[in-house]
Amino acid sequence: MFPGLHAPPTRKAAGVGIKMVSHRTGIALENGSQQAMQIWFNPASGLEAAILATSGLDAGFRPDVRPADPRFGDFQANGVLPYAKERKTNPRALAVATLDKVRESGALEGMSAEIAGPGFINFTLSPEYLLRWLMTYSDAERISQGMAQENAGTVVVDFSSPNTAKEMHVGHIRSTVIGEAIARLLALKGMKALRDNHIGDWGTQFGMLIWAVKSEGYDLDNPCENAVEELQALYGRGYAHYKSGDEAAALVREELVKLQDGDAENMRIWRRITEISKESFDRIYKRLGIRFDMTLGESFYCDKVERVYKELCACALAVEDQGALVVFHPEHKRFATQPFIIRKGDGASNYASTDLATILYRVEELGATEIIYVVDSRQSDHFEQLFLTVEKWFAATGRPLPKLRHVSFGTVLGESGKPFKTKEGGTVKLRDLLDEAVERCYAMVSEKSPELPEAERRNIAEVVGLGSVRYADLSQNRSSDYVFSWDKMLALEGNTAPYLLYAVARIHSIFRKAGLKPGECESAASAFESPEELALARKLAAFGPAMEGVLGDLRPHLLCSYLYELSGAFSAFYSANRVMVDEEPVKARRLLLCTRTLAVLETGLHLLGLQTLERM
RNA sequence: GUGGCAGUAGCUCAGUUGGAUAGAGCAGCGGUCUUCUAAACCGCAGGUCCUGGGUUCGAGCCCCAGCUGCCACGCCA
Repeated sequence: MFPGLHAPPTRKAAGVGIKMVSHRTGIALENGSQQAMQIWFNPASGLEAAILATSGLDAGFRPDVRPADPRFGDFQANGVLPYAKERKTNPRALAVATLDKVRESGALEGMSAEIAGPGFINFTLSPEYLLRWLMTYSDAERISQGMAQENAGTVVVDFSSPNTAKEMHVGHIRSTVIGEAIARLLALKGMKALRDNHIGDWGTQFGMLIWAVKSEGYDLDNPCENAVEELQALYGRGYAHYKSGDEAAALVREELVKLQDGDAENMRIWRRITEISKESFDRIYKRLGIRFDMTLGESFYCDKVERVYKELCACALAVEDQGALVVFHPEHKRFATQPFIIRKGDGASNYASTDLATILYRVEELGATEIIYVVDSRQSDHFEQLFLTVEKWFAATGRPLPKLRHVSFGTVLGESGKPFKTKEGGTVKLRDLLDEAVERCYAMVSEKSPELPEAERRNIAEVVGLGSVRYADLSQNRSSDYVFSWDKMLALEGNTAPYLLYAVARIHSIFRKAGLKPGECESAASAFESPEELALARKLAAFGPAMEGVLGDLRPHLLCSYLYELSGAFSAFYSANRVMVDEEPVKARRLLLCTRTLAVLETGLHLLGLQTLERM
């Protein structure tokens, strides 16, 4: 552990300034000839629209343009095949005819196109087109302009959601990190993204906590340095007492009832516990650069569940069953008999009650058109039942139904393949995990770059360490479990944060050595020639299609894959092509590639919640 | 029992929702620094896509049946 490690570094603005135009909007440039060259931000969707407009085929035709295997070109349109199959015509002949029509329209200026195989249409962007693309989408702002939609709506992102009186542990990392990335991605798309931390601050655990606080005379107003640890221990002793016999259990339950009835002393204790917990959460969030627009936990909804019970009973969705109030879904194979319990037999609310009240609040008070829950996949039954219930409830009451999405994710496993635990078998505290990541990185940077001042090495360690933990999580398909491995996440090789951050630092270094700023000295650029230049330019122009995949199903790992490939293309270019050469047009175009690679890498990494460095 | 998710190179994983010869990284082997950060780059090798049927011009992807593993299923969240 190093002194001063807890001081958070100054953060750059993590979001990206955005003004939006449709991604289908291209920018037309004079080509020097009579034809104008369309420079689409996303050439795939640009081609899609152009082919659709000029093909002359029936309404059922979808060109299906996608990035192609580099052997065949930059993009390929596959849509002719299924179309021809349905109409029982020759696909290859149809592809030829379609391509002729598109070509006549002039939309393919700046690229070559040819038919291959049974009827694929392959498109290859010319070096001139690539150069103009890079000239047009010249910085992070203009790049992000290509992506947004107007009036995309208001989305509430419900993520992180720790329980009060407990320390955040490794189980919270995925929701926190993925949720933050998704909020940033949706904001980029033009949505009003509201981050809501739905903390667990109400429920049966408070009976035990309050009992323990009182019986031990614990002074909540003068907590020790790590008060949450104390709270967790108090809870443990309260729980043990609760389990020790009927009389003890009754005493504990009594404290809970008093709290729920608004008893002043118990409310005071509850409030202090919540404050102490929030301070602990905030230290983690501050370190990770995460800020919530609201923290409306379960307690916020305790006076809002009555209305839900009434409405659901009024529209006959909820029924009494074995003393509890439940919802069945007769049309569903399992939920016809597996109840959705919205009020417990003892009359108390639960997770389902507050989730229902929360949706109502988000729609009525926050104007949500979409709600996203970043919650682990074990709760998929709960969300399926919740969403089914809301659909019917809102239909019955004539409310607009928001889009409801459960963005689920798998468990973090240790290298044994079992859920990640400490050597002693306890839960791993998130604070300790982050400390260890930074500590390991400090050792690495001190070994690799001992010449840097210590303060800078500390900052590098913080950025790389935290970034590595986040990136390791985000770079994996969120739906599967993932194996936590220090060695893999901190490696310089492979799809890791250090590799990407190193690429960023190297680009900054080029400009530093040349005495230039990114964006300078590139106007004289000539068209790309070397295979490495062309491969890098192509990769840059493929940013739009990559982002489309990321946003479609909210899969940040696709952005990671793209950034990794881009970094790889840059490293290959950098090794094979010297940037600071004498010939001006060559130097200019290589500086252009450096500038654009930097802009895309930094934009992408900031979207994922990582900071970037100028040196490492 | 019902349902969900998964099974791809020795290991960890991608695979753009049905497209062309299934891709990376580790680990293994072999190369590249007097030149902008070698924390890098280039190359070689590595496959019964769990099994068996089916759908069609085309299947790792879709359908059916099995096998294996993880998870969820009445008063926790």
